Amino acid sequence: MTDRKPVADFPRSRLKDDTRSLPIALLRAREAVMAYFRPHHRKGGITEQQWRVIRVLYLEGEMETSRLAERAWLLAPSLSRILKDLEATKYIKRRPGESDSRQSLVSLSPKGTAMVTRVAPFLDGIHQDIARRFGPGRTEQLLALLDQLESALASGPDTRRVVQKEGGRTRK
Amino acid sequence: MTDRKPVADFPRSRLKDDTRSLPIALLRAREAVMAYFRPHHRKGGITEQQWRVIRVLYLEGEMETSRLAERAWLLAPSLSRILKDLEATKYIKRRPGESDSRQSLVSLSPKGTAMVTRVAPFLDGIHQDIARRFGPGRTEQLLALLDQLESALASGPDTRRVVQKEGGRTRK
DNA sequence: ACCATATAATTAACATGTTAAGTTTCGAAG
DNA sequence: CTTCGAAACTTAACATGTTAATTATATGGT
Repeated sequence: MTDRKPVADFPRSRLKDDTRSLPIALLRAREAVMAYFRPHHRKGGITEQQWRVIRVLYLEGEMETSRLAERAWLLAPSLSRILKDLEATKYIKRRPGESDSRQSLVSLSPKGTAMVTRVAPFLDGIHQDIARRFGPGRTEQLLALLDQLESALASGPDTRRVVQKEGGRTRK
Repeated sequence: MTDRKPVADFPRSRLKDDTRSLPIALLRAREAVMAYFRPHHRKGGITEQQWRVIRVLYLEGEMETSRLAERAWLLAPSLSRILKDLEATKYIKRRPGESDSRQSLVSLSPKGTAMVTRVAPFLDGIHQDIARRFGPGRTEQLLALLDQLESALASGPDTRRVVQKEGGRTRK
């Protein structure tokens, strides 16, 4: 791979184009999808990431910061800033951990719960709209492939990121 | 939506879980993929976005900023900052437009070209590694679905983002 | 030529991504 | 009880995402 053919025109042809590069293809696809959701998030006065946090708290109830970061797919520093804002706007409540005062337990406030029940139907509608445009079958197929891709790469070169630790968990 | 059934437990069951929400599924998949590429970008001393810019210039040669933003899937403000840095580090060159002095024409410097030919083989190897783990067939299938998804959503609610204008284009 | 409008690019302002460093608290070893 | 390393967060610092506002230049119409 250090010496190929002629010269001057190196691997140029081996560089993946936009439809064959996974990073770019996934970026484009997510961008296309988010174009549908973003306006509605803004209408609710929150960001996409703030919604991810609120959504997890609604689904699973009070939990500590580290677990919340995993569930919302956010890095700890980002979550730290987001929680500060969400607390200031009264969407969440915090209290110190009971057995471990290092951690802080986060939960949804009534205002936060109300926001979910108000916004969720719209988001569900958007998802249905997307599934209708793309086709329900292909949507399911895509979701399955994405899940399988993540599983296939899980044992990769550097698993320790959003999911910091975990030895051999079982989904929960 | 103001009065539903029982109470207290609203659409909770209708909120998509992590494997059925397209935004989250795409986020997770991209995160899993980028975990493989990120270390190599850092090794080259550039960011993922800077690589996207350099890659496009290598593939397509000199072009104006607005076109480069489309090609690299970056928003104009991000690209503006990135170009300032890449120019400072001598990876690119800039000159004013010939017929339109508002625009600035960007091209790869010899140092930038050298960087591509040095890094590209590694990135190609990573892509092959991923395809091997996930399976070549499923990889192709996934890439096809992602491309189809973007097409299906293209006529959506707000096409005017990265691709600012364009009325009825034909790919180019 | 003059002007209103549109366009190319940048700048501004704020939120998040990302890595590293710093703080406080636990827990185990001695 | 003291010390030391790990853990849970938080801060710091810099790059990018995101929307809005600015600046400079083009263009079409009068």
